[in-house]
This record gives sequence, structure tokens and C-alpha cells, in this order.
Amino acid sequence: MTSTRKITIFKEAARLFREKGYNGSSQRELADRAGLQGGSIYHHFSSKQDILYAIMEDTMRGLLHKVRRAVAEETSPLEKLKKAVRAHIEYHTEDRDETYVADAELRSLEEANYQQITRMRHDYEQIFRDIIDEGLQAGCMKVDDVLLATKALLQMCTGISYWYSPEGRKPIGEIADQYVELLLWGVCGKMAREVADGS
Amino acid sequence: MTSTRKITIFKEAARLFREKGYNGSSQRELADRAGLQGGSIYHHFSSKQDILYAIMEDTMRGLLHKVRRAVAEETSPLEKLKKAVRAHIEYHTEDRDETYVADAELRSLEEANYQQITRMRHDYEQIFRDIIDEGLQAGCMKVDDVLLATKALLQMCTGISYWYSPEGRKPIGEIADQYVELLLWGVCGKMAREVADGS
DNA sequence: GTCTATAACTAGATAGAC
DNA sequence: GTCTATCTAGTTATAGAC
Repeated sequence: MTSTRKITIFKEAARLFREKGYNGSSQRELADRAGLQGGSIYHHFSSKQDILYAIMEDTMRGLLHKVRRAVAEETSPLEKLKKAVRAHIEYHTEDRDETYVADAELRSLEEANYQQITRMRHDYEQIFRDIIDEGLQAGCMKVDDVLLATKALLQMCTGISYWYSPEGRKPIGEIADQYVELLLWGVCGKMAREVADGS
Repeated sequence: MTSTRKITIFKEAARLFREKGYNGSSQRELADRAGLQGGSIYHHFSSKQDILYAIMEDTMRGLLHKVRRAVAEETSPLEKLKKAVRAHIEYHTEDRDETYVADAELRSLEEANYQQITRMRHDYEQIFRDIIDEGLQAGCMKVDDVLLATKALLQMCTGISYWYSPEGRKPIGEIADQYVELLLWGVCGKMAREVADGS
């Protein structure tokens, strides 16, 4: 992504696709928002599908990178999970248009692109699955089905990009903290923990 | 929904919209799947948007009805939450095409329809918000922000309609049980509970 | 690198025969 | 109640001027 024009098209596409969906967005409206005429887009991207794929690929690559880095700093499964979830949430609030599109438009990808992005999504989920596996072995976590717990966890956190707004009442850090608390302790666990702690 | 033909179009539309999205689905393909010619659809529905609205309205009404009934049987907040979540999950697996569309195509609704469905969604979320509020007051639940917890909870459970398949390895009842466990206790809470119980 | 013009096609919806 | 034929408008993408 060298030229600034290409970046503008990329960002405006993410915003437009988020608002109206990939199939509900026309190349003309995208061009209009990016400040050029319809045909000019094809100098920067070979097709509308090409733009969608760029958004998806960039997002998955960014997520993989950020979460792997966050996890690498830690050794305990609990700290790894906290860091991973925070990184996931930060990315989903900072680049919320792109992550929303990456999450909602899987079905709009053509076959080859779909295969590639699905592979990256699988690698991404694997990071979380591995952490929970470690947590079970270390005895600090307890779930019946790791795959199910991973899906549930990610769906809950990904959902933030559906409603989060930077103008909202709560700063990102607080939202992330509360999601971590919910994931670790649920709506009841904190009571049991206080009993266990004798507080 | 009197005629069987209308029901067929309704069901096929839910399936098609789920697969390709509202804007990615053509009236002709829908007609084809429902076993009639393009123009014939307009004898049963006045427009494509009308079909989408029917799916959304029917789904929200069904969810409201089912979850309210489930909650009405119980008095304790904990049992209410369990029943409500199970009802939500059951509905999302039984009518997974409709619930998927109802969840994913909000942005494809025209203004007046959007307002109506958003109102129903608000009422639906209110049921869960009220239960958690009761739980806090009764002292059997503990969360920092009820609104945030409600959103997180529903997003996690709604996500089931994105991956659930009736041919899958796990029966619905088991999936629902494990989601309830996760929501109540998180990935760590069950350890603390065992300590508290002295087991 | 951006423009205008347009080709080739597909969309939702309607009209009138049966 | 379903068909066929068709209208109008919008779609992605390309071509060639500047």
C-alpha cells in the first residue's frame, strides 16, 4: 500500500462496506467518497472484489501479528489469555470498520480468496485454543469443550466492533477490562471467588 | 402467513439471504429456489424488502414470545438467566437461517422498518438486562456494567447461529448447557467455585 | 493518474395473457 | 395464482482522451 490515494480508497471502502455491505455498496459511491470518478478506482485496484480481499487480508494479518506479539511476552496461561483478549479488543476498536468487514463479509469472497482468509482465521483461532488448552493443563481454567469455548469467547469480543464508538461513554481500556473479567469469571464467578478468598 | 406457497418463499428467502446476503440475493434466484418464475413472487410479497421485513419481524416476535414464556416460569434470577439463555440458543439453532438474517441484515432495512425492528430488539435486550439487574440486587451475580454484560452475553449466544449445524457432533442441549456454564462462571470461575465448595 | 463515455449485463418490479 | 415479456435503472468494468 504505497500511494496515499490507494490508502484513501481502502479506508473509505472499509467504511462504506461496513455501512451498506459489500453487495450494497457501488463502485461509484466509493469513488465519490474517495474524491474521484468511478473509473479511476481501477487504476489502484483491479476490481471491487480485490478491494474487499485487501481489507480482509490486511485485517487478518494485523490481528495475527498483534495478538502473537502480545502473547509472546507472557508465560502463564491466564496472563496470555488476558493479553490476547485485550489485543483482540484493541484492534477491533481501533480499526473497527476493517474488522467489522472482515467479520461480516466472509460470504462475499470469491472461492480462492475465501480459502485464503479462512486459513488465516483458523490460525488466529488456534492461538486462543492453545492458550485455553494450556490453561486446562495448568489447572487454572476449566471448560468442557475448548473449541466451543474459543468460538464463544471470540464471538463475544468481536461483537464490540458492532456497537463501539470512540465517542462513547466508556474508554476502550475499561471495556476491555470488563470483557476480560466476564470471560474469566462469568456473571457469578466473582461471588464464588470472594467466598474462596474469604473476603 | 396463510398459503403454503408464501411459507415456502419465506423459508427459501431466509436460506438464500443467509447464504448470499440480502443485497447479494436476486429475486430471480429466490423464485427459482421456491419453484416459480420471477414475477410470481409479487403475488405473495409486495417487494424484496417486504420479504426481509417479514423474516425480521417474525423472528423478533418469536424470540420475544419464547424467552418471555421461559422466564415467566422462574423466580430466582439465576434460574431466569439459565432459562432465558437456553430459550435464546434453542431458537437460534431451530430457526438458524431466520435468526442469522435477523442478526446480520439490520442495515439492509429501510428506515421505517429499521425503526420497528430496532424497537423490538431493544425490548428483547431489556429482558436480559432486567434479569441481570435482579441478580445484582439479589447478590447472586456481579458485573461492573449491566448494559455491557448484556451485549456481551447476547453476542456470544447469537454467534451460535453462525456455525451451528444440526449434523454436528454435539446435540443442542449440550451446547446450550456449556454456554450457560461459560456465561455464569467464565473459564476460571468453576475452579473458584470448587474451592468455595471445598470439593 | 484522472477524466468522460460507454459497453455489457443484471437488478427489482410491472402488465397482461392464461 | 402463475406465466412470459418487458421497462427502467443501476451495476462492474473498460477504452481512450488528456
